[in-house]
Amino acid sequence: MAPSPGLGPPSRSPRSTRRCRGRWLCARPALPPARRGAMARGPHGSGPFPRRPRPRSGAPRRSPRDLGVAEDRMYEFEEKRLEKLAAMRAAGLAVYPHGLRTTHSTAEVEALIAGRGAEALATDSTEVVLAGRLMFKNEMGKAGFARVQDAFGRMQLYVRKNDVGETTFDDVWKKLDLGDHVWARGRLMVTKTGEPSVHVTELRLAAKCIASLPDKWKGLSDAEYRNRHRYVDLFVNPESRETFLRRSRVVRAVRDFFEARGFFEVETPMLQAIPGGAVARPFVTHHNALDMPLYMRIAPELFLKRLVVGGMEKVFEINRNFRNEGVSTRHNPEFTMLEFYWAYATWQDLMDLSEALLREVAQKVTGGTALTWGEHQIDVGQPFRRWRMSEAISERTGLSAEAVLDPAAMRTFWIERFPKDAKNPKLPTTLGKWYEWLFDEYVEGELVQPTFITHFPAEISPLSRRSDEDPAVAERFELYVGGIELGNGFNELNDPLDQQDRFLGQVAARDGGDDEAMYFDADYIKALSFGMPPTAGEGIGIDRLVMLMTGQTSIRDVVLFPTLRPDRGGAAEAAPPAADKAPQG
RNA sequence: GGGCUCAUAGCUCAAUGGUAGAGCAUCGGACUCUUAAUCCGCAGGUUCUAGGUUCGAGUCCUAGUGGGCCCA
Repeated sequence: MAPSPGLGPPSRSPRSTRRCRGRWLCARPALPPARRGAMARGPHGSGPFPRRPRPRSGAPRRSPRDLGVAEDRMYEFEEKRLEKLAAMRAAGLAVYPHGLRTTHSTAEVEALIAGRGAEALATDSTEVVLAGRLMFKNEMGKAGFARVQDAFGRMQLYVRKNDVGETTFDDVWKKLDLGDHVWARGRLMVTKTGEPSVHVTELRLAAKCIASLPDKWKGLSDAEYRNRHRYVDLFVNPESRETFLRRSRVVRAVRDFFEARGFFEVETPMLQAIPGGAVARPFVTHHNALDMPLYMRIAPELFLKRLVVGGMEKVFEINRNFRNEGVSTRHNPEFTMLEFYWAYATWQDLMDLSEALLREVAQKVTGGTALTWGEHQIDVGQPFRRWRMSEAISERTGLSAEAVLDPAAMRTFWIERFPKDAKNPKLPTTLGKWYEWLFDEYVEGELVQPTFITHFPAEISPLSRRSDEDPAVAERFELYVGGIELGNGFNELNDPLDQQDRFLGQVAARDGGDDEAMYFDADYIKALSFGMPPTAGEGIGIDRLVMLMTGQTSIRDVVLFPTLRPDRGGAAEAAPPAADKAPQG
């Protein structure tokens, strides 16, 4: 289970040399002490910037220009903080020490103090060692207060010259800046106003912060800055931290839900020779050694069904999909998808399971089933409505039950309302496409309370099994909550001959110019030819589920690092060079 | 892809077409229980970029870049 090169933790292998290149621009041009003097002024800015980072050993030095990075676009540190850093080093203070251990988190210290008065604590000799980022500092001559923040909360420190000694007080305490990481040992106390605090006896700088922090009171509100600099957003905005903690709990709850029901968790390829399983445009990449194109997956579906053929009758995957389409408050080009397949179950079972899943996740993550999402109050505790697609369209548009079976009638209806579309060459000609258009326009946004839209046209459901009563209808549903699509499930098409015909229909559509149409996947047909048990499968968008569970209305606020255009025009110049020229380990 | 809108100090924001400012942060000083501590002082700017109009542009016009919202 080796980490994928693109998504795994930072590589320690020599190949990381290569991947560092593009990052010098925006990441960390490490500035060793010996090179402090090697700073120069940029042609434009007033701030210094480091000259080229020195490669570890052996490798030839490269200037930024060798990498296609203009020098004035290298990272610029803040001059004043750098000067301060240099001064501290000159004074012999370790600004990036290591090996500082702690005994308690801020929350644990708070628990030790909770409910106890000053007198009780005065005789308590308990010693705690804690650390955190300095978020507040208040100096009062020969004493002062600080508040440090760790992953679990904040704790106030009380620092007195008498108690920490003159050297520490002058060289450490007085020089601490907001943002620095601080390590402290001390005893428990409460202040006159009752605030739990640690009376510090030993204080050290744990890591220096040489950037200046956002306004300590007004914080960070600029959405772009928050998204581009999530590391700042996370320690400055508690609500952002809470959103991503909840995201973690959502994923855990989903995993627990399926594990408890006997599903296997698996991981299937993200690099695929034939992208399939969804209607979407893929990202294309290239494998050098094999000299072949590869696609970033748009869905794991076809691989998961191969696993069902192989005997994994209950299987699920939570992983990233990539779709080469626009970005919006509901779409990020890479997004996390849950897909699960269940042999000998039906789409009706899936709907029941989905309801149970949403209830359990909401309970575990929010403590209840009532959710606030935007201006909507949503209750996932009630039974979800199950509504035939044709009926939903008929009701919302006013078209008769007969008219929603007639593409010509739907066309007339549409053009009456959107006369400009009369000459639109993309206007649907078939019932299935008309359902998509009418549903998107008149129905989707209205589905605020959880609703299953059922009985999709088979024409727009190329992987779904046809209904036995009406072959034009697929045994398929989509789940809508808050006006957006959350899930999509159906009885899987396991007839290899029918599947082959459907693929051929998609190929024809692709030849006709539909670049979202599916590719023909012969190996998948082969897999089906070995016999796939009757199976129902479903996908649920994890990002959207998290939006629902956190009340966020933009997907960018639930994705740690959402896809954005590069900051400043020149960043594209920092693209890594062709991989085949990079040093190989 | 279209429409609207935003971009000014590290952050949050001001500035009728007429000398670019405030608060917080930073820097120097005072202060041994503060709570957005307080007080005194200093410093901090390619007003997103490139053109244009004007005696004069942060402000008006055009184009571009990036963001946000809405629509397709």
